[in-house]
Amino acid sequence: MSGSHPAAAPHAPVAIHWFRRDLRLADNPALTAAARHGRVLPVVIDDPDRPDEHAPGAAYAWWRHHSLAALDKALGGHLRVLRGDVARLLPALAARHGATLVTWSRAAEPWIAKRDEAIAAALQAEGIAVRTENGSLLWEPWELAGPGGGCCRVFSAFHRRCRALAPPPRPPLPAPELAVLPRAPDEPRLPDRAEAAWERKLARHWTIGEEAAQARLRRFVAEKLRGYAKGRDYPSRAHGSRLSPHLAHGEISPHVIWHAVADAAPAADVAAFRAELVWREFAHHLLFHFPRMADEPLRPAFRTFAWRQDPDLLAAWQRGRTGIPLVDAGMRELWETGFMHNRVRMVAASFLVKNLLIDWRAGESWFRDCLVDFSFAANAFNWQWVADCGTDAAPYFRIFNPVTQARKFDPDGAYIRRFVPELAKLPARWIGSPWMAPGTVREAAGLRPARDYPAPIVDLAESRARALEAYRTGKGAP
DNA sequence: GAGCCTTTACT
DNA sequence: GTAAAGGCT
Repeated sequence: MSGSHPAAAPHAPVAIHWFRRDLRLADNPALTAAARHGRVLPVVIDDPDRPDEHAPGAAYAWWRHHSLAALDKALGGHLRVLRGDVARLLPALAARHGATLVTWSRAAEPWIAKRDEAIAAALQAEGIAVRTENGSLLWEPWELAGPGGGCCRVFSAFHRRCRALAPPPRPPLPAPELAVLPRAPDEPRLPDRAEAAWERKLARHWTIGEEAAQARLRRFVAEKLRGYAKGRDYPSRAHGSRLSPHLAHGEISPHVIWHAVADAAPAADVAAFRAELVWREFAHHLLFHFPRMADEPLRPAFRTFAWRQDPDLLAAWQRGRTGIPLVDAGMRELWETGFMHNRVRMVAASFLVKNLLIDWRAGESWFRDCLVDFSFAANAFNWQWVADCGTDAAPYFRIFNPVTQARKFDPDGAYIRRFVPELAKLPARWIGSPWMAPGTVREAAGLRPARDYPAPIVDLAESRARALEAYRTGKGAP
């Protein structure tokens, strides 16, 4: 675009772009639409009465704050940050600045989409045009609906449908040339935020913002995509892209990622990585079709399943003190970094719902508070998958064995050593199951019984048998 | 409608 | 090798 673009003219029409979970300039169709309309007024609105929209958990809120800071910088410090009821604030903002268009990116969460309709109606009642775009999904849910408008219930069928029926994901848009409407002195900007100690700890593991997201993608494609199909299963090999928090906050779009990996590595690696994007897609589409997925089991039979209430066991799991090293390593990785390796998420989650028979919603809620990459869709979908109460559930007898999983996927124990340092001196053979190690081996590793590292809070074989029975009868815990 | 296929475990 | 549920083709 040239500098004489009409958008830059001082009396060009004004469009408000309401940033939500699309904290980026590139490949942001709604922002591009605003830029084409005229001068752009960028705004973020946090509604403290609606925590289910923007800041679902503490770790997510921390990331979002820094992402907003990065976005504000990219916008020359002109990002407005308002607090309150969007349906009142947006029309008032439009009236003050004479805006004739408001744009935003659609959300997959049905309760947000519903609220958006009311907001759009309030704006249109004032004569202000509204334009929403798909900024976060490769395909719209209705593009992939089956006959009758429903959604495929299992992943493999959904995946086939994506390949066979869906148009290929559109090519990404460049960042638009923006004529940003300067922020007046009385318009609030992003407030400062006192950083808690645990947040400073998180900060050591991440670089936040759109630029960082793009840099991470470039590095992933250059260094880690080759070998991804096999390597991604090993938590210590760092073959994961770690793009999930950037995606969750919309610092990068799935379209950009999808196209960036094209032909960049052997076909099997590209396909395996893209399949992960399709899993993300699947979760969002299911939430669209099953609005209660976030808090209710998709299989009705599970509504009467008796989960165990045991705050002590739950707390041991949350703090990484279960005595099962791979589970504890995962839970501590989550606490220290706001992230957990994908395979370890499955193992840690399986342990909570199967071995401890604790309600998946307790785990969902802990992850919601701790994950920097939280999304309602992915979190609820994955927990229901592990708990077997989702649409595409694992068979009930599939209970991850955290010892076998550690031997297979952390064979030298590097991952466990990193996050459970009190076990670091144990030889690889025993590091996934220290309670089975001979006393002499434990002593040599400096482990004093029940002092340095807890004994397992449940017996794995016994709790497995109990879970099989609970699931077989469908009644739940005895 | 029978076979297929699951981000598996156990013997 | 065998176990075993359920959606999909």
